[in-house]
Amino acid sequence: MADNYHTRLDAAGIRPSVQRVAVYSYLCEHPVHPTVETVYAALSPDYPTLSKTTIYNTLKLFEEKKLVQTIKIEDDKLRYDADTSQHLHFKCERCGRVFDIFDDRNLPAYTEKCRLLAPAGFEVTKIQTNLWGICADCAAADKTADSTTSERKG
Amino acid sequence: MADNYHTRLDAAGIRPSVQRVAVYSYLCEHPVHPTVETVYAALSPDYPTLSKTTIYNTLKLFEEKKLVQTIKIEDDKLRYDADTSQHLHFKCERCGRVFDIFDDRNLPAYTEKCRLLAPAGFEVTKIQTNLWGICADCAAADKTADSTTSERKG
DNA sequence: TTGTCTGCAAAACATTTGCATACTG
DNA sequence: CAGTATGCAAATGTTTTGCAGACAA
Repeated sequence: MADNYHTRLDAAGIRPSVQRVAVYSYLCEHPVHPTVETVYAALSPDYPTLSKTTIYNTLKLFEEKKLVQTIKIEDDKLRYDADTSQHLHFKCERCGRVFDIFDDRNLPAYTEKCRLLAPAGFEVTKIQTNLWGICADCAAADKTADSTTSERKG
Repeated sequence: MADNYHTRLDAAGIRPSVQRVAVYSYLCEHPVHPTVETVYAALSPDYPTLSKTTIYNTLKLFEEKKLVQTIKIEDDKLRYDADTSQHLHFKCERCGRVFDIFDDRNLPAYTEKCRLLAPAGFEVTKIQTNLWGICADCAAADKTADSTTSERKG
């Protein structure tokens, strides 16, 4: 398991230091699209000397080596995803969580559609689709609140 | 012309101050997805007392009132677009320009596809698709360079 | 005149950089 | 040993906030 991460870093041409394996394994085992801050907060207790700079260095390196992708779904900070396969992201504007959207039946058609939309002569190397709205949990909570109180959403 | 912007702000419930009309008209007449910095640099000579804070205030207000959209295609800063109709954006990683992608034939199908991908119970309020790569101009420049010199792209 | 808008200055964050120390092959 | 990685501190860049003066209905 742990050695698997080690091996994947090696295969990507990344020297698997303790810190790098820690960051990569965290990303793989916590597919919640964490920010630098989140990764740091999670690993810091186990690695007291770990610095935020190293998280930045490491994640930037991972992205260059195509081991992770950055998700540009917030106004300010970046999020990171160790799953580099084609999928969409949905950010709930109520609870702030970012969800993955996989759909094996529709995704190939969707991706093809996107590529077709690029003008002639343009070379597309990366596509990212983000959705915003209210997730199922928050929508359900809204409905409950509506029926028990006279509150209304703005 | 100028009065038209004034009217559109009014219609959106935004008091059309000199600064706001200036920012909105700049955005409409320069559909290059400018950053705050770009808008400020462009308007500053004509409005010497204009402050960056006002640009921030104004653009945030415009977004809240759905008069403009923010484009999250850079790692750090936001870009703004006065065209809120459904279209894609393409960022050239060579020259840094952000292009619009309109395609009346494919766009409705693409949008519908995106909405279908959202899980049941999720309310989608906004969709944004970004593409990265090399634009036609830069790709052509690369080709020219390749044939006249022995240079190779990394 | 009352509430809103503007803009300066300072603060708040996220991210990057410089550099000395600590690893590691 | 030599080259790379780490991490502290400082710098940078973007965006936000506090607040006083200016403006407009």
